[in-house]
Amino acid sequence: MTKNSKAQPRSRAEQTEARRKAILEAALEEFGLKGFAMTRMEDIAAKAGVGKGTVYLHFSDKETLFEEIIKAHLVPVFLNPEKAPAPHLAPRVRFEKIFRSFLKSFDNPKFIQILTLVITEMPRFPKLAEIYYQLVIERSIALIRDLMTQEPPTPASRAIAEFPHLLIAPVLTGTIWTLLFSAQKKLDMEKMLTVHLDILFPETSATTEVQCHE
Amino acid sequence: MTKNSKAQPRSRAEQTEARRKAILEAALEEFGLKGFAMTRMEDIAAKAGVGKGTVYLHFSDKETLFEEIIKAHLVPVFLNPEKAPAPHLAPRVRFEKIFRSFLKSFDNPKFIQILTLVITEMPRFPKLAEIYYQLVIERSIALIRDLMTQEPPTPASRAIAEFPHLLIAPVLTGTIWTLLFSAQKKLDMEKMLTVHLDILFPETSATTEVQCHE
Amino acid sequence: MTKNSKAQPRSRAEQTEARRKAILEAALEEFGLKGFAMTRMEDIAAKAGVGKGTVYLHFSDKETLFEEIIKAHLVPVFLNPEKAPAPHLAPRVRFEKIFRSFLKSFDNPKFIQILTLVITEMPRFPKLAEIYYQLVIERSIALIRDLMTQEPPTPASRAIAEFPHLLIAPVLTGTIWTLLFSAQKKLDMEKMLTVHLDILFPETSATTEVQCHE
Amino acid sequence: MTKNSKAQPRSRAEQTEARRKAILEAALEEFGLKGFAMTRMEDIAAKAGVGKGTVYLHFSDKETLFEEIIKAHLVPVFLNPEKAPAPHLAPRVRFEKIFRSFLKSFDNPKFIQILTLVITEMPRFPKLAEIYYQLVIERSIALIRDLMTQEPPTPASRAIAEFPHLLIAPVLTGTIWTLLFSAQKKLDMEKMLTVHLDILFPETSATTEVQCHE
DNA sequence: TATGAATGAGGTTTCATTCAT
DNA sequence: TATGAATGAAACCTCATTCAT
Repeated sequence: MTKNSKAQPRSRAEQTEARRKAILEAALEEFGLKGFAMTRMEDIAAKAGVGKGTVYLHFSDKETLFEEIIKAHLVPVFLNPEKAPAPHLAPRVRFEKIFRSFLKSFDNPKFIQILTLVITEMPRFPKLAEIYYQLVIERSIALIRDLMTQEPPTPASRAIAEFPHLLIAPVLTGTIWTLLFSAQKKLDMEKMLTVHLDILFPETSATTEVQCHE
Repeated sequence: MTKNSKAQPRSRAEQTEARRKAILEAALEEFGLKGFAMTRMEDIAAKAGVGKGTVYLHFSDKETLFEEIIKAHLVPVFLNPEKAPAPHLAPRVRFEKIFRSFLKSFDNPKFIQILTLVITEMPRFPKLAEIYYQLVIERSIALIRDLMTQEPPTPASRAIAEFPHLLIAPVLTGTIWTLLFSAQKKLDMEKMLTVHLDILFPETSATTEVQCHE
Repeated sequence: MTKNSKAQPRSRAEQTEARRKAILEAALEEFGLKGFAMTRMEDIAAKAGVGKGTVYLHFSDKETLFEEIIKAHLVPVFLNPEKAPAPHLAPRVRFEKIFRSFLKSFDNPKFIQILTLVITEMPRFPKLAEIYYQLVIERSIALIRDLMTQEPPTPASRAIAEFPHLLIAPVLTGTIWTLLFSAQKKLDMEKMLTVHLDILFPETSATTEVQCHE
Repeated sequence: MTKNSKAQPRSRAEQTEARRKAILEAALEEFGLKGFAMTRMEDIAAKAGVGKGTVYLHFSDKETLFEEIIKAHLVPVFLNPEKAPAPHLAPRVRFEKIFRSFLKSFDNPKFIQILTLVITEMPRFPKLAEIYYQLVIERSIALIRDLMTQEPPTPASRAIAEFPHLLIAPVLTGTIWTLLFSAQKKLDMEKMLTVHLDILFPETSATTEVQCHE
């Protein structure tokens, strides 16, 4: 019988690495819950199950820890490869798949936490805005433009190629709604996004893919 | 001879009221700049030109002051009456006017400040979300629904009546973009919104109203 | 009957000033006792009878407080005007008076404290060395040189004019001895200084002034 | 093939002893540089090229390490046998040799370090004062008294026999001066000590031995 | 009513020391 | 024996809030 209940990390180096991970995890939860300024380093340490000083063995200070979290989670959360669907499909179908995959992420608490952080702390951390822009925004825009220019030009496809924001806008709006107002009124994001795509791509029917419901 | 150089409020009551206003004003700037947690009461007092204790004569504590600011600014900023255009116009034109008026608000620093506050602090202040929802969101949604149901049903009008978010989404997206990424890349919100309306209302031409450029 | 036992400071400003003095006093004692690094700001506050934060109202940080103490005490302790004796006396007599007056200072605990501080902390505070040099050393040397060059040149007077250190050396040695080894062996500094002056000014007799023993 | 490049100490005991020496050496440098309180055990370990825990294998705690350093260096630095000159020489010449040898020590950084430590930390470490007194002071005084009482009694020799401090005072003064004010003004200690001895021993000429300049 | 000096709880960070490897 | 990751007591400093004037 081993001492540790989960996946016994025997070696010293592995234990240390596990602790580092635990701190990042705990810090994400705490920061996501209370924001940067209101989070206490001691609470992070406690939640990670380590001593107060241990946090400083891995991260030189609070701000560094914060940045590391963002860096560690930004790409995995927003741009994981499974979101890129097979290239032979029609754009509408591909976007639908991407959106659905995005919506599924909402079941992942970490996703909500990192999203909240990014939105609420960005104005006070210009560095964070810079990182986020380069890692997520720029790539997403490039991806959308790339997809749209491969298509026969319709009014909508030309509009989206110029302003990819228009494609994403309802996703962002729904996200923020969910973040802020889920207590007031739920929003059926899946339905909304279908309607949204119906407007942008009137020639196709959303029902084609509806059966793959979950 | 009066003490104050501008608009001398002689009576005691007027002076007190003026001080209260000054504190709210100063607090908005400071909160908008640094966020709730990082703003110091002393800085607010200094910027308002009053003593540290005076703030507590008007607001029982920091959190109360914060809520008062939001309440004081939310309606004037988001729902000022001039934004409601003449009812005889076509919906597309009316939305265009509302959007344009909204865009003009970006020149007002107070607008940016209150917007930043609402977005960044809402997740930590559920009460704030509640207030904001009732004062701004609910009304806006009701207004849009009302406008759309008066119209002959097109696919787009039906979609918007169901999900008014779809109409507003690009405005929100553009707003957040401007708030976060104006340092990275400017966004031509006016053009984007025109394109957006062109998609939703394909039968009308944006050019109709373009000359009222401003 | 008043509340405060000593000199009741009624006005607000006076109270504040009194508190500042109390902090300086307490800090001198604590620093003198334990040295800069080992002294806790909280202990200073407690000894001064004020809250922890009050210290920071008067001195921006620990180092500033330390420097202020040195500046506040250096001149009063080392160069008070009563030490400058009547100019009509012979140099030997004048030095004897100066030395005696210096020795009397040892009864003043503040003198011991500031002396200890200056000696022990100077190597870690070059700024302190600079201040001390300008305020105390330079003036003392200039004074001695001035006195000696007014005299008929003897071998000793010429030597002292060139190296005023030679006149002061036994004082410093005795001071350090007292500071460090008073627990091991007392030193009769008064007698030692008399012998010292007898060597430097062999033509005069020490007995002249011995009766004014205290 | 040995692990260490210099003076390969093969045996386990030798290695351990070498490590102990390295720690003492490193600790002296660090303590001398920053003082007891501001020196970090980790820096000592790093400078000694050993792990943080290794220090504690040799010295039970920081204070013990500090005392060991003093004990280890005090006698070698202040009372090395080469300073005791041939007994057939005149006292003035012997003192001059001793002084000169002492002055040469200033080229040795270790000497400066231990000196700084002794002066600055003694008031906080009574134990240190005790050790220093017994190992250095008492012996020095006994030596001087011994030398002087072997001489024909002159006024100066009698004075020095009673107060050996008078002989040493300029050396101490010059030492402290060099330690504290070398940045402000250099002091020609060699010349000063010659002048000093000229005063104490007027019958002899300093020039007798000047040729053995270096 | 208005002030700002005073307070002390609470936050971040450091570092001597321990102990499993 | 040697290591350095881990710990937590303790230090400095901030700032929301109070209260005497």
